[in-house]
Amino acid sequence: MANFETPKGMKDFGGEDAIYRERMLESIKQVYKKWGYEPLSTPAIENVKTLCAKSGDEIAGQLFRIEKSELALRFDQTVGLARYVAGANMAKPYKRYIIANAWRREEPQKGRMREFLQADADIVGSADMRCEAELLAMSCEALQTLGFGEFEILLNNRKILNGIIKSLKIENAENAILRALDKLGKIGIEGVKKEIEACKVKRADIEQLLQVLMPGKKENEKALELAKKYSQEGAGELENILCILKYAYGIENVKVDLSLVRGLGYYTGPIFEISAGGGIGSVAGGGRYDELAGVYGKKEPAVGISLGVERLFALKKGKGEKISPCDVMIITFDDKSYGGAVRAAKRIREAGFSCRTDLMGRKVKNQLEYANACKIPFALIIGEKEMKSGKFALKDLKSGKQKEIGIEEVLENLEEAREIREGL
RNA sequence: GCUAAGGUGGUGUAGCCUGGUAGCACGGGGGGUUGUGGUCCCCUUAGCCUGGGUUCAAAUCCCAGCCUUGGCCCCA
Repeated sequence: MANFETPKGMKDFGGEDAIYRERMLESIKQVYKKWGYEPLSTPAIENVKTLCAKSGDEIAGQLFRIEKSELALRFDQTVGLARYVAGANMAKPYKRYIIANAWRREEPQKGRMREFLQADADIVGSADMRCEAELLAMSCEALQTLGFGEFEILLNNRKILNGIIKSLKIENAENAILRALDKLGKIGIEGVKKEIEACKVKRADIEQLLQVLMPGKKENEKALELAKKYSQEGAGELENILCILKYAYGIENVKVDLSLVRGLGYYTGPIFEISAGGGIGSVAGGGRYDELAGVYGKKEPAVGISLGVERLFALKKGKGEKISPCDVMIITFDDKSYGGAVRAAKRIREAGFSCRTDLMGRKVKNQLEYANACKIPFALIIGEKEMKSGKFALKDLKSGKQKEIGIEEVLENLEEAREIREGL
């Protein structure tokens, strides 16, 4: 165990965890597809030059570099996208999704691994606020599909933040101020004040700044009114998004939060987060990054959103029913009936069900124990007698009841059980 | 990069202070007479994070490293 551990900040996922993860990802993928997004798979490894073009030295220290090369593992999915669209010529808007890993070499901590999954959807080529609205609405649908009913969308715009900071007339401290604001939820108002003071901002200015930004207390209309003083354009974009969400999608639990920052990154316009109910916090986030593709040679407006899948997994864990790796276990009495078992398995698989056969030549008792331990709901018992009669014993492992039926009936039973399971 | 607390079979733990036989539970495999599991009984499997030091003797004491979980920094 100790000699061969997983690398720092990386984990194995097996058993029920793995099944849950795959199912959740599958549902997310289905939603993305339904909204007309197409897959774009880019390499896990990119040239260091490519990776660093996006964020420069900021990210360079977190790269997993590959020895004796100028290559490194990607730290997010957006770099590959930007490189791709800059070098290709496709009909606009281009809508893509990707569910894939990324790696960052930093100290692991709560909710932050060195290897992590990202479920991103992006739209390239359109500067229209319909894109923002669509990504948000689609993400809400994905969250609902996963069983997260309550959520709130938080909206802000980098243009507004930039306007506010410009008004303070501070030199060289813009980033420090944004950084401080970003911590609002973590260190509180007083903490933010202290950090901003350290940037040599006047006390009066800080008070004013925080008054403008203070979240929670304001109606959207008031917040937007304030925001207009700093960026007419930015506030207008937010109004536009609010309007589309409300009247086209019927989504109204949206709040303008002028203190939302989302890192220093590459965002240039609207930024947003979705927080799930019950104090769970942010489960999705994204924004507009119109400059990024330009870094790779062809400027294109773009906006994207990313579901915080690791967090969703953690929240969902243990909430569901017991999960079985397959629908039915085919049990045999002896070597002679194994051929029959395999043929029955073929039939069952062709009908769209999953099944396992005994691969150890075990006694019936042990095969049943195995099925039980794996939480497989049904056992199909086959022996000489059954081979001759063509009737198999289908045993419901939960109730212990079993009936002698032909293969067609077995399939019907499995179908019935599947409907019940999915109906829940 | 900094910092705190930890690290004993696959999992959860006892033992550590006060060095001297690594114990328990769950899990895995098999069995309890011929073709039916979930509760019982028996057998079996498998472990002291790594390296160094102190000592007759180290899971236990000391040092370093690694990893885990948090916190800081930073943040797609």
